[in-house]
Amino acid sequence: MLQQSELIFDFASDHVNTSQLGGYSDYPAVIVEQVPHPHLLSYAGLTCEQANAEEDHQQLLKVEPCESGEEETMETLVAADSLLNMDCPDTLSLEHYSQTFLPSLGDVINTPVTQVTVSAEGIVGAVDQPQWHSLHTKKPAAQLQSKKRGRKPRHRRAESPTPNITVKKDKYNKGGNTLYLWQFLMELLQDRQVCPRYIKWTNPNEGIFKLVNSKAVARLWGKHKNKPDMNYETMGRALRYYYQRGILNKVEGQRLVYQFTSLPKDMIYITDCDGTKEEEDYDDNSGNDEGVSDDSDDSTIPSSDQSVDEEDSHPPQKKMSSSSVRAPAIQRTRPAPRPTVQRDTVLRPTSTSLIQEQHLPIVSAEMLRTLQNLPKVQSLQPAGHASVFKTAQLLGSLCERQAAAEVSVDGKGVRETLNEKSHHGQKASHVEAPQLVPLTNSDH
DNA sequence: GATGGCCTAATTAGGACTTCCGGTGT
DNA sequence: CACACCGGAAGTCCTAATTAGGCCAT
Repeated sequence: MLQQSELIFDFASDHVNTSQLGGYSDYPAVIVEQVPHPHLLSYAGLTCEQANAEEDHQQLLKVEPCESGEEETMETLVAADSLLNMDCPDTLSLEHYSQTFLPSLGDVINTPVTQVTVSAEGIVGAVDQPQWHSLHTKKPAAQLQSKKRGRKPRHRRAESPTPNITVKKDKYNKGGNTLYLWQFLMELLQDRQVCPRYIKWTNPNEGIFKLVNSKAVARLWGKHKNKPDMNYETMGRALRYYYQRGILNKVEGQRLVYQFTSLPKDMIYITDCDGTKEEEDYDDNSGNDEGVSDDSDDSTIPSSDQSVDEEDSHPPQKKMSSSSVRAPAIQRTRPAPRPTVQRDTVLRPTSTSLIQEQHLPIVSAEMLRTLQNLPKVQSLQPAGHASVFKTAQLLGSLCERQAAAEVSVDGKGVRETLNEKSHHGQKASHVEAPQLVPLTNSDH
């Protein structure tokens, strides 16, 4: 169970000696995995340091004495929230961060990172790139050769980190916040707010998923891309381009069903184990339009905060909590049973936050939870870690304001809410980070 | 004045879609 | 008839790499 003081995040950076992290196997489960978002990839830096803090507070937010140490720590602060909000379609992007709190964020992202997954079992692994396993033997289409021009040869721009393509570690080091569609879909599939409501696995073993509510998914995608006119037709075109690139396959004979050719090893699988009824395009077919409205009303899109809010205030018609988060029923190579870990990123605080009211969606409850360690963060000396210090101050202020606002509204503080959230998370989510084994039967 | 280093803005190339379209199948 | 699906073509947006030009110190 997560305790306030136990908050940890994933930490990863090239300068992390992962062997030093092996002893933290008892840390609570904050599974940070397959962070497709470039920022998130870049930001993987906070958590292990906070994990270190569990044993040695004095090392909290230790900043490596490298050239960009300050900025790196800055990144980690943002990463904390980002990583914990990656299940929220509305917070998949860090645009908010870069545009509001961290206008210069893009300028300071310059650190190659290594991804580390932390679970109840400790550091699962440190990888220099997402660990994908191919779901079948089909190789992606050859990358298009860039046309040679008279100009001096130059480095090619990094392409989408497709599952079978090596991710260049510093490809997003200039602040890009691109979240590719396939990444977005994977995020949705790991988000209990939308999975299985709008999108669900039909065969997680083979990476097959279905767009239960294609229009809703398309609108979420459009919202993310700031394309209010996005529809399934358009999104589908983008999906079809993925056929050529070997990222997706179409499942023959099944509508709205696609297949990832590769999946990250640490994919979180949310399945609809007890027959929870999906929307099946209710909003469109029935005209009910409950899930995602046609008028692009964001309030109806199941952003995590709002969705949980709804659930807490008045039970939703389709209760998400009835679905479980689990690994696919596949044979595991791991001999010892994994302890049940929580994906604490799924649940959301219950009440509308002050920050939300102020249209500052950048500070999630999880980040606020992070800031429960704020005294430690604030212990940083401004001189040494100016950007971190300022960020901590800012976020701390927001945290206090939010807590105060919630207390004033319903006498329920943020921390209490967050604690409840942890409890809820333990009850509601049963998560394992599946270590998918390569499919012996790769032929579909 | 010449040279070199640094910085910055502009330019360019290319990836990832997005939009539109005509068509087929269910 | 509606919808899913397909793929070509052209366009947009964004980002990274490159280039050019200005400034300054030597």
